[in-house]
Amino acid sequence: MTQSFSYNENSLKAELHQKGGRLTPQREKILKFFQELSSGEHLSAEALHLMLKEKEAHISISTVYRTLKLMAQMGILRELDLGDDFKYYELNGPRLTHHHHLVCTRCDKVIEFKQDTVLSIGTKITEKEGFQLLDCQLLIHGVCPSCQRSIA
Amino acid sequence: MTQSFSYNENSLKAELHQKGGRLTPQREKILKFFQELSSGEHLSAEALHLMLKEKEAHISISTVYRTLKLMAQMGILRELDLGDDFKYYELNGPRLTHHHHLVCTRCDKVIEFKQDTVLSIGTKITEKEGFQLLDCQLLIHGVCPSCQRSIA
DNA sequence: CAATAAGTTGCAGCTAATTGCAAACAGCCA
DNA sequence: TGGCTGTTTGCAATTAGCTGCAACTTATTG
Repeated sequence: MTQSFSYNENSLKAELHQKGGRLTPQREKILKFFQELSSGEHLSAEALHLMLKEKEAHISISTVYRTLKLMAQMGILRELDLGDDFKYYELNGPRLTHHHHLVCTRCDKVIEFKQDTVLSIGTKITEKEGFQLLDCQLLIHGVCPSCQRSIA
Repeated sequence: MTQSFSYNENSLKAELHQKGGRLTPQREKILKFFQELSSGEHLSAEALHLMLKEKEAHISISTVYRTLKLMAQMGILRELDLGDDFKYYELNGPRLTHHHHLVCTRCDKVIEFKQDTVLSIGTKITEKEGFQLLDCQLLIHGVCPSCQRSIA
């Protein structure tokens, strides 16, 4: 995770290549798309697919799914399960933009928050277990103020 | 989350009832099943469905899915997305058994670890935002030692 | 620069999970 | 107790996401 935020065409190409993979036009377009989003914004696969189509960059939905999985596995993207029907993806940025999610289980409202301690904990655990750190996310579930009022 | 570990038939019935819900035989069986598992063990919906069938407690798969969602929404169960094809559920226990997950993105190996700081962070954030805390999980992705050796 | 080897794409088909709906059931009140 | 109201169940159908395979593209080698 240490340098994932700095991915560009060349470094990605190099890393893929090292693993016997390739930087295809489809993969490049998808990476660029995320880099042009304001940081912290997360997208579902379907939404990304649609937005690419609108930009006249048609990429089949299975390639979109596969590319998102691949980039999450490389640590370039974070895969988020926020409790609704979709999986969301966002750029896995540097410490500066690294954040976490608080989700209301009733209305699915999402609040992002920063907490540098979490990344430190993640680093410590992965070092202890000999893992190479890719991502580290704190997911908090709760009931938001307005849902507390309307249900309880 | 403060007292979810102590759920029994009566307290669950009371809480469901308060919300206009019911403690049906199906829900009761599923709760009991989790309480009889050794703590920390997580199950997929399909696996639970099968195990219930073997215990001659047939509950339709859609009811299993719905009950798991419901109990996760109530904070009784935790819903885990560990990166493979399934969602897993486990009892949301007291601080003593509260733990987190480190997952290898190559081989899906899961390592559980404890870190009390995380729950403190979760409590602080939810208080600040006025949420009622239900669950708090730190999910770390990385590459395990043996996958580092076999791929890089 | 042609031939071969290896990875990727897109389609079609598949799996896990969700949802609409009618039937069944539990709680409540007369 | 019997009827009314609202919840839950189970089935069938749907959706998001994943995968096998043949065609295609990119990289490597002679």
